[in-house]
Amino acid sequence: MTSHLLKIESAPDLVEQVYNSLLDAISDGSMAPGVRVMQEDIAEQLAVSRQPVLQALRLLKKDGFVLDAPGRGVLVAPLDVERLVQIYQVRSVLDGLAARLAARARYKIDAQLISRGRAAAHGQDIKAMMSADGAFHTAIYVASGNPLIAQSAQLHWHHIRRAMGAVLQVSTMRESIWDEHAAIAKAISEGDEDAAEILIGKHGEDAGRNLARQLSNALKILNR
Amino acid sequence: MTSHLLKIESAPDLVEQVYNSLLDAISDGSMAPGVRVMQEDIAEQLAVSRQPVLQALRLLKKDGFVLDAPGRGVLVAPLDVERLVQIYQVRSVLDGLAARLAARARYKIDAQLISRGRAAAHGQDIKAMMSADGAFHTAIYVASGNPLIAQSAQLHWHHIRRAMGAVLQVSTMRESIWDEHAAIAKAISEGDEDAAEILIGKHGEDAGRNLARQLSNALKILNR
DNA sequence: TTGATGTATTCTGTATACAGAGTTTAAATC
DNA sequence: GATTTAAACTCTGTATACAGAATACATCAA
Repeated sequence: MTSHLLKIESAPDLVEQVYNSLLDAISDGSMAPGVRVMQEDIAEQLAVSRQPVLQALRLLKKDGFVLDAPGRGVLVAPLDVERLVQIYQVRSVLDGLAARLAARARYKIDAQLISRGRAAAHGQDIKAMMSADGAFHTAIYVASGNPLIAQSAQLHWHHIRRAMGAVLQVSTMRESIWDEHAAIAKAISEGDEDAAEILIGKHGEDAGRNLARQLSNALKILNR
Repeated sequence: MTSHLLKIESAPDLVEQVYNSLLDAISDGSMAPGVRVMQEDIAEQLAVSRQPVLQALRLLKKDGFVLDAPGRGVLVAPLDVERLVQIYQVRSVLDGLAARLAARARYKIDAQLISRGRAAAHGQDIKAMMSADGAFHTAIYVASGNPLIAQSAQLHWHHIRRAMGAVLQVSTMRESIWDEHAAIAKAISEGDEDAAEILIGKHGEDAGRNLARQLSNALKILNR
């Protein structure tokens, strides 16, 4: 009688939906940095009351996606090169930890992840490139067995996505990153913890430096 | 006519107060792991409405201090050795990053921090020991110039405090840690990034291993 | 015209009210 | 007595209502 039914996933409540909706809008730039966010506007657009919006905004504030503007509610956090650098610093060491733990488990990363990534890098679809990149890194987080890493990385990802959107052309998505990815995957599968950590650390630092430089330029042009 | 008035600090709203209040109670063990948390109870005890409580609980959920108990609200997160290990893993690499950045700036850690720490370690006042330890590490976070590190560390600290409270005797607070602290401070002041990172990494891993072992024992006894 | 002061508006944060989902208790049937 | 069914209760999440604070606007004086 016991047929294997999939556990029904707890219905996402309104706060969560509003949170995700706002996070997406902020990440993809459709809610521009610096603009004021008014609860009533959001509530009306999403056809909910102000209550879930208020709560979602508080969560976003904790994540650094919106900022307190005392006396006038909150704003979408302005793009900030310094902050982006800080995010990449943290992301790099967490990636390093994840790679080390994955290497300890001699995790075999699905080769398709890399071949698909190379294919995407050849194309023109930026979203596909970012998605492939994300899939590779996420695989390592999962392999690390430490969910705290993935949780932080998830947030970093959105911050980074926002910066990438602002610079438009994304040289971070150059094809060579998939050679680096392949090298990292190899080190992990061979259980070479030190190599895995060092390789992915450099990989992240390079990407961070590049993006920070591009964002810095983009902001200079905007403020001219 | 302009007498120097201190800028009035933005009034902490009720959500924040409830959050801090609950976080303290959970961290110091007065809200025991596993017990169910009811909004109305909390609201009544703190003499506020359910609204700020609801929001504070959501923030605590995000931090992992309370867990969803579908159908019956939330529980205080049970103590979990595996999770503690994960926290220490993340904490260690973040400490490493902070130490490296501090070393890069050749930051001179106040020598009093260490002498006061040694004094506390000689005494019997556990709170003073933890406070001195916290002050030392916080100094490094601040010196790193990366506020994201301090932010994460702040949360880790509460999780760790909870575990320490559960094991009662805290051998982590052994006097030798201040020798390690002194060595770390020296490496930082000399700008030796590698040494600083490695020393503080080991320092954290040792502490984590110890605490995890003690917690594991404590839980075994409890569940007997 | 410029500056200051008072008023109106707007927006937030908190409290209360309401509706739905789940759990426990009680009753009824086998 | 055990098991199923139904009803009452409990607790959460959302909506509405209310009060306070800050800003913007308008009015008035110099």
